[in-house]
Amino acid sequence: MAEKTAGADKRVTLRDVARAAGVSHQTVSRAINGKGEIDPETQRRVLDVARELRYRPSRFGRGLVRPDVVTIGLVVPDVVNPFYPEFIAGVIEAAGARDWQVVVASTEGNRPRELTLLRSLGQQVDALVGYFSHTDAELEPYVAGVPLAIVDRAPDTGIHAVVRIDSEAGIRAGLEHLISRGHRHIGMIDCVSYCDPAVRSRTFLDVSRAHRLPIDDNWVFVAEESMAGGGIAFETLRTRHPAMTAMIAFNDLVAVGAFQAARRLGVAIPAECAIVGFDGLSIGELIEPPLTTLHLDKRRLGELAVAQLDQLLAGELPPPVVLSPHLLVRGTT
Amino acid sequence: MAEKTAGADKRVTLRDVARAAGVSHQTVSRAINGKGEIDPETQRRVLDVARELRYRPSRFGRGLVRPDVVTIGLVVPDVVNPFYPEFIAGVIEAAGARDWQVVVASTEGNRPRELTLLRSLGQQVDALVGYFSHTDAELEPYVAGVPLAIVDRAPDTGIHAVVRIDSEAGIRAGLEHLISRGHRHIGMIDCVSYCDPAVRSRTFLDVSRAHRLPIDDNWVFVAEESMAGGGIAFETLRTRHPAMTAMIAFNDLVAVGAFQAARRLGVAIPAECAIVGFDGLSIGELIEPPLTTLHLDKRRLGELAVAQLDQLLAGELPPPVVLSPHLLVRGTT
DNA sequence: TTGTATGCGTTATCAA
DNA sequence: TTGATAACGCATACAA
Repeated sequence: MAEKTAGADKRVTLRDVARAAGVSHQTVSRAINGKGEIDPETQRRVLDVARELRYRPSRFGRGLVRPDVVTIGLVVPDVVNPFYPEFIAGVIEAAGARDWQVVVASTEGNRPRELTLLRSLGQQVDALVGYFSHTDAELEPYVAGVPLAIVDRAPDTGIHAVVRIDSEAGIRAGLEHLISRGHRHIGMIDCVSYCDPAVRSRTFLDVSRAHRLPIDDNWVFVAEESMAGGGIAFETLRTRHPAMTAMIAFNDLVAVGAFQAARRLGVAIPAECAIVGFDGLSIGELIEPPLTTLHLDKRRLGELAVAQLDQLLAGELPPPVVLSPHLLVRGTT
Repeated sequence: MAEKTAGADKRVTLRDVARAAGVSHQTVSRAINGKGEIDPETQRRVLDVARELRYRPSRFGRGLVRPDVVTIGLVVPDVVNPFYPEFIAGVIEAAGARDWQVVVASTEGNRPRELTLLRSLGQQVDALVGYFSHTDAELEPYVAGVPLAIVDRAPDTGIHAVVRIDSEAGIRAGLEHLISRGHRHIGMIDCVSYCDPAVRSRTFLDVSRAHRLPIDDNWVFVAEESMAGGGIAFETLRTRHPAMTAMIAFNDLVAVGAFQAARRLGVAIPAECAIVGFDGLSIGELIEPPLTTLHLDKRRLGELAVAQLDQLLAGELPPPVVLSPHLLVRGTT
């Protein structure tokens, strides 16, 4: 009588089912896992009891005896920024192909949070992949021992796997494209970025100098990574440099934001100001004319990151791999 | 000498570290978990050995002893379709607030795959949430016993938690908005959808009839859920009904696709054809004029789903909860 | 076909 | 402060 009411809140185990079904817990295991060696009749009975008791195998108990299933943690700054879904999709797909599971977490661009997240997540998964804004030294106390694949950050101590994006080549290609169209007064919208903040604007200025463009630091504006940020950047740069006839943005989000601002201000694109974006997001196809951009295969980026992790998990540290953007000329230049 | 080379591929355990450090495995546990009751000197030594041996605690061993960490599985048809990232963000955020982890998986719109995915994922998590295209009966063999929160599907057997979207109210509001602007020849772009395929077009036709619009089945076109699909729908409906002056789409993706097609064909929006979308995606703001739409709080949708799961995990089946869209009048009507 | 005994890696209890 | 011992829930030899 007190056998059903008891239970309180404890988990139902294999043994509970066994007791209720009047068999050994071993028989229950066999029934649940459907490996022959069991009388169909007993199996049916056991299964019924199991359902009755709402029995669910513990993934921990199971994982302990056959540690097969690999789980990786995926960390991104933001799930909604349209850059990341494609990257995430690439990771999930590549992981799925290996029968891995992916725990997704977002730092919301919060650096301290990134660290605590890494610590807790790192304890629950076999490896971590994603965008990390800290140096290896800063990361170390939080992810000690956890295999790490870092995306879009220059190799640091060289102890982690790395997938780099050749933004330098991208900026160069975009800039030279604009120059070849006769532009000489070119602005750049950079973004606040945790990693390698200087490399992009440095490349921009280096290439400009090499082509003897009349440009200096003042032609670079660091915007918040959003459409609104792009709008502000456009207005600011245009006010600062009325002679500006073109601009290159570090991502499509701000590029589109700049485009919208231009439209609002009655500035014709590309006639009065050409725009080159970066990333190749599909939002670039929605504006009219569509955005010229440095297209990056974000899905591939995710696949590469997983591949790096795969090698890491296999015990070998792979050399950094680099993914390059390619120029996609559309309507805004 | 053979002590380091041995290792083969086995996992390093607490006991391995203990042996190497010349202490009991219990002491190692204490050192790792940093709970006092240990000589700082021993702790340091043990920690050193642990690092040396690249020891990592097993989440299974740990989970077995204190099953605290909750992990839920999130299933969506597609990660890239701009509807889902916001929903996913809502789920991840609400889960994070409860210190839950989220394993994200995508069915890629593949129904058989959905089932196998559900089975394997269901074994690894404490509960599942997301978009499921099958009936409860079809689901049963694959997710038996797993707490389920189903989004955007009418309650079926009533054994699972459910978050519904009141698309009926949405369609009605959109349609009446168009009617109030004087439109009478209105087309509808529906989408192939697993769940409740009929409810939307039925509502559309019911409301049309109530207002005595000259409309029948032929004014409904079922499109593929993509911009291209929306384009085809626009062309088809317009050819079929030259008198059409407005249309309502079941989601912004196809609505924007229709808009682009209109532009390509030289049809002025909204002058020659008004368009109402559904979902309130940010892509609707990129076109000019911006899309009038039935805005849905997708982030909230995710939060509600997690809340439902929370109750389910607490042992009680919550009543279905409904989320309603609201009309956002912008430029295309 | 079924049951018994053992071990997986960890933490908790309690005695030393 | 440390160590022996006992769980935790499951699967797998091996014996019955």
